[in-house]
Amino acid sequence: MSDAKVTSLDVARMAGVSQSAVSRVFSGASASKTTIAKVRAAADRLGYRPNRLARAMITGKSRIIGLVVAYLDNQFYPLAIERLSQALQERGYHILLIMAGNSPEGIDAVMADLMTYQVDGIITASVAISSDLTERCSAMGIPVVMFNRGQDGSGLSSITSANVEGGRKVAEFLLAGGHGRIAHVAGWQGSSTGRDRTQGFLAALAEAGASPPEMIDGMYDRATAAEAARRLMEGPQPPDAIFVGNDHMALAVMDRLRHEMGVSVPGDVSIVGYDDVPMAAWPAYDLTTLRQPVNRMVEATVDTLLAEIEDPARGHEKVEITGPLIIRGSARVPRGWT
Amino acid sequence: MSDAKVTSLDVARMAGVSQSAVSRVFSGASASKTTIAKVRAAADRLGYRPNRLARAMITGKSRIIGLVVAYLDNQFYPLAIERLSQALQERGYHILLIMAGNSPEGIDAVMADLMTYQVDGIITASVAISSDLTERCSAMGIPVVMFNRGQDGSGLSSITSANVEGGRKVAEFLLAGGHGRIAHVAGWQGSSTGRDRTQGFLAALAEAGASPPEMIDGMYDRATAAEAARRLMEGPQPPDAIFVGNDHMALAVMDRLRHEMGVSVPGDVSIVGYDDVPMAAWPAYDLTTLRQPVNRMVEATVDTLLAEIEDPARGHEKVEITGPLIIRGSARVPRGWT
DNA sequence: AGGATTGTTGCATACGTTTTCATCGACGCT
DNA sequence: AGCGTCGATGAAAACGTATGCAACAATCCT
Repeated sequence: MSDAKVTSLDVARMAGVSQSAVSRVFSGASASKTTIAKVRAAADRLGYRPNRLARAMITGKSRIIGLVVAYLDNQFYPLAIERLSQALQERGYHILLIMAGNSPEGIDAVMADLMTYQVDGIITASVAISSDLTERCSAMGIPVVMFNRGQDGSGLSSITSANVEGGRKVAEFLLAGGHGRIAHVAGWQGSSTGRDRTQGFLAALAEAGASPPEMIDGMYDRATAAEAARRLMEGPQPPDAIFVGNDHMALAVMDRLRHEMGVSVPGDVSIVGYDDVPMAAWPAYDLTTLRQPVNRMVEATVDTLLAEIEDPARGHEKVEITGPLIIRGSARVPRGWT
Repeated sequence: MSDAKVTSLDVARMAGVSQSAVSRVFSGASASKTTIAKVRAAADRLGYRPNRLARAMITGKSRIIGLVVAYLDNQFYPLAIERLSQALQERGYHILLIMAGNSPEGIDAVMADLMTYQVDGIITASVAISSDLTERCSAMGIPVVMFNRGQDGSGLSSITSANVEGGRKVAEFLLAGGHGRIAHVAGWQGSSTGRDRTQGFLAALAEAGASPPEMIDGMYDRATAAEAARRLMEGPQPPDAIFVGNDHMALAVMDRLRHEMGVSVPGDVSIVGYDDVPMAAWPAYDLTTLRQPVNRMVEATVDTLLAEIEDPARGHEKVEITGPLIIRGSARVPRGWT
């Protein structure tokens, strides 16, 4: 019995009530038992569902969240998106997905686009946004929370893992493992995430009196990282351990070492990654890595964003979530390490 | 100079024209050079962008496409989503992403939700939808195109690779390689995609006079597929080749065989997958597989969908795109094979 | 019993845009 | 000069919903 476009007015007519009554029933406002029953019955017969765009117009709340993401080839992001989407759906929100290459101007354009959809909030996954844009968002009262990336001066909320601490843990693990020549294929140093991990890693090495490691920026790119690993291994004094700035690159490094250079992992060199993407647990890699707790990061992201939406006066917050080192087979394990 | 909410009326006032004039400038209708200039100037100063929801209300076109996807752990889908999103963005559309577990009722609920956003069209990636829902969509004039999945009676447009033909090609390749005991870890037989690949595969084997292969449904699930492989190999006459219904499972099979059962690939058994996800090319797997041409499938999907949106009277079409067998190192290569 | 309170309901307005319609001025033609 | 044509313009209606307001009924209290 469902026809093309059925509006609250149609339902009202069939139920013999006013359009306002229909609206009240579906928006949860008060109504008598009998009207509710009549409206529900008519609505079911007609297959009526309220038009969310019209509702958004009047309330000013679209219940749409913009999600801006650069690339999806790093498995960490699909996973995060899946969880984010589910968590938001449970709370009555939905995700408008935007792919933004990595050019800053592209991101600005694309986010301006987003705002014309009257999104209630924006989540950025590993993208940097201009301060100009930040201002426009706060001027329009659109909360932004950055997922897995911080931005220093921005004053925006951000959810990351405890990257500095994570970097330290990796260093301590490798030192305890008796590695003498530790190298580092860093996460992109243009990102807070990459910088922080590197910083913690270097600090812990320095405090232990170890000499500063040889280090190359892997740009979060497989090819760049693999090439970096090759250069490290072909240097005069090849490392016996490499900390790679994320799993996505670490897997590329392992591939290059094992299958193209004949280097044994962990026999000749220990590899430690960062993220603990599902593939890290696959037998072909069995990668020791510092876990970013996706679920908790997603929860924190959703909680923070919705809180800021509900209370615009709320301050911004920077959440850091600690993750454990997941010990597998790609790095020598110190004697007695738990 | 940008304040909270700036509407076309604000721009009109500042430019000294009517609100209709502003609308005409931004919707591309005709206007004199001078008005255009005045409006543009005022709009820039105020930071005005038309409200797409209001526009959608009146035009009936939201320029939003609903994308329904079950899971993202199979790398094929993140990739497809990335491309889909980009292609649609270029055409002025954006994606509302919906995660739908695999329960049919969940999918119906979630798609009904989608429709309240007045989406202009829907793309389903590997999910089946009830005929009830199909009817409601066509009643509301919302085109649906199924990506990487067909549905027999539905009369919906679908874009797939040439799965039957693909299955045949794999069979021919394995036969030419001189494999005598060929087995099959099938894609989920509840999906057209899985069934078609299997059907082509079996048909080619039968035509060549080979005995029907032992076969287990891998359900598109890593654990299930790995277990299936174990059972096949531990049978009385273990296979010397396995065709696995997609790469996602094939990688799991290789892991299980190589690292947990000590079986050599391709020494003891050849493995062929389907999809050619990026990981298939990684040295750790080097998987021979039948490529699904993502880019062309995505192009066909958005072309078909947008065509149906622009011309609702247009019929539905089922597009099949042929992909090549990508020969790598996981399966024995027939002598002289190009 | 009468007034105060509470809960329900319908009317009308608003949200920000597109689009029809009529008006108007300018222009070209005979 | 007068008439028809055409492009530009503003006024106003629509899209489908939420909500303030006033009217009204019912209930409660003293």
